[in-house]
Amino acid sequence: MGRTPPHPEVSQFDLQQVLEALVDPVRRSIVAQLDASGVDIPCGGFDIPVSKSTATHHFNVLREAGLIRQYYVGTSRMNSLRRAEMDEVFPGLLDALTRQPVRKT
Amino acid sequence: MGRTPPHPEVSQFDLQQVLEALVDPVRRSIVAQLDASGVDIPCGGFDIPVSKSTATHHFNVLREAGLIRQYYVGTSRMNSLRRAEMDEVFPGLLDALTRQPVRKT
DNA sequence: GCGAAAGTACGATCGATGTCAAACTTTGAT
DNA sequence: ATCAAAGTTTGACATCGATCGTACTTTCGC
Repeated sequence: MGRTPPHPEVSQFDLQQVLEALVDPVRRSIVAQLDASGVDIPCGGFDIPVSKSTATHHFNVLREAGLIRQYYVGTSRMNSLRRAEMDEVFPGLLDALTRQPVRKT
Repeated sequence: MGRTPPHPEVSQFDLQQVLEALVDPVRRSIVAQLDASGVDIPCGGFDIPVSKSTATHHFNVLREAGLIRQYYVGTSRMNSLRRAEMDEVFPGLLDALTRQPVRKT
C-alpha cells in the first residue's frame, strides 16, 4: 500500500460532485463524525453500518470530491476533514449540513 | 386539474429528502431560476433540457421535499420557492447552493 | 361546443450506484 | 518467518431514479 492516493486541488472542487458525495447518509455520517471529533480517524474507526469493501468505496468518493484527505499510518488509512478548504470554496455548505443530525437510514 | 397537490409542513422537512432533491442539476437549476427571478413561474416557463413528463417529475420531487409551493392558475401550474421556510429549517443551505452556478450536465 | 394549450399519468428503458463476499496486499508484532 | 490486522480489488447483484413517448384530463378562448 504505502502510496498516497490522489487528492483534488481546491481549484478543482465541483459542487455537483460534492453534493453527490454528501447525499449519501453513510458518507454524510462519516463527515459528521470527523467534524464532531475534530481529529483524524482511521477508516476502521467510524461507526458505519456497512462492510469494509463498501466503506472503502465511500471513502474514495469523499476523497475524490475533496471532502477528506487520506494518508497512511502503518496499515491504517487516516482520514482528515478538509473543512477549511471546503468552506473556502462552498461557504456555509458544511455548516448547513453538519448542523443537522444525519437521518437514520 | 384544479386540485392543489399536497405540500409538507415546515415541521416535516427532511434534510435527506431535500438533499436528494437538490443533487439533481435540473432541479437545482429550477430552484436557482426561481431564486434569481424572485417571482413565481409556471412549469413551462423554465429553461430546462427535459421533456414535459420529466419536468412534471422534477417539480413533484421539489414540492414533496418542501422546496417549492405549487398552485394552479388556469391551466398553468405556478411554482413558488419556499425560501423563508427552507432558511428557517436549514439555515445557510440554499444560500450555499444558489451562490454557485449550476453545472452544465 | 371545439380545438389548442398546459400538465399529468403510465409504462418502459437504461444507466448509475450502493452493497456484499471472496481473494489479495501490505504492514506491524511476536 | 509467520500471523493477524487493516484495507483494497474485483466481480456480481439489485435497486433506484432520470428519461422519454403516448395517451389522457382540464381549462381557456373563439
